[in-house]
Amino acid sequence: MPTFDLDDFTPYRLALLSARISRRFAAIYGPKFGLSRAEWRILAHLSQEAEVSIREIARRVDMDKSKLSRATARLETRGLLTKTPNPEDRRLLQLSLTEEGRAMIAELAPLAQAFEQEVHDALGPDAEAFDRAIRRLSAAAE
Amino acid sequence: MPTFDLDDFTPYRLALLSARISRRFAAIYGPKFGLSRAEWRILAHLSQEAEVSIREIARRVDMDKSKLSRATARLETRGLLTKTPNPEDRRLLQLSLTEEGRAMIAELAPLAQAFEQEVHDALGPDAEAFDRAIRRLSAAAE
DNA sequence: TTGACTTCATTTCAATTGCAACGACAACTG
DNA sequence: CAGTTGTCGTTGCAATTGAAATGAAGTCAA
Repeated sequence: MPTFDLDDFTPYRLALLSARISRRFAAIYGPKFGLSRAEWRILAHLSQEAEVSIREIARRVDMDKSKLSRATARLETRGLLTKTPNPEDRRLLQLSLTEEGRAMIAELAPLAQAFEQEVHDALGPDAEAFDRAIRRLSAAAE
Repeated sequence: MPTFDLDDFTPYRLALLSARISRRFAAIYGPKFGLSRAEWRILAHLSQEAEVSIREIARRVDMDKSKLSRATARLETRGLLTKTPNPEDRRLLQLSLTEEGRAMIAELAPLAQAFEQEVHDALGPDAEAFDRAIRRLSAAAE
């Protein structure tokens, strides 16, 4: 019988690592701001590019559009973003952060950067290679 | 306002990458063997260590025990594993693969190894550093 | 031995999820 | 133009999920 060690299996190791890291970071913004992972991602995404449609976020973030639809609805009722129909294509929605949303991101960004720094430090000398590796794999996984 | 690029945020990049890779591999074993991700993991885990309890798998694989309970129930009804109460501590269940389960793993193992090889090749010269990096981060994330 | 705790697996229940349908709109095609 | 096809966001629905409750079993101290 062919032996097979799950602990040496990259997809598995990656899944474990990713789950742990995301959970750790979620422990920072979750209780403090009452955001789910999806909501945090949407806000973060909107902080870079204003006027994004749900479809665009769905593509980039690889989340189901129904999940996005519900998450953005919550964020809208909380007053963190607005949805306005795109005048050029009325099927599309333009999402933008409200003042309040921007304020929240302004608070979140330093936390994220500090966390990123921690990760970077933990990586030590392998940081660069790790970065390249993620890039390579992402590209290979198309 | 502090700029923050989600694409440079390691937790996010890792989550995307992990999801994609796992999905790719699931596309191999999923349709062919009718296994969910959790089920595949349980089988793989059992292939290395016979006689494992649900609690042990839960600890290692960092899956909720209720999820495990249901997944193992499915695998049991499919005849891929058996649950027998541990005679020394009757709260514990000993999970073991049936012949059929072992046969399935024997088919799956080469697929997993081929997939791992693909990943390894995609990593090229950064493979070693990547391995170290995962180890470092996993350790740091406690 | 009894009683108070703890641990393990299952189950219950509410919430989240993904898929498929839907309605509104846009873009072709003849 | 009318008809077909395709896209976008939302919603209905069934399945999955995680958290807490449950029941069975073990542990420990009085």
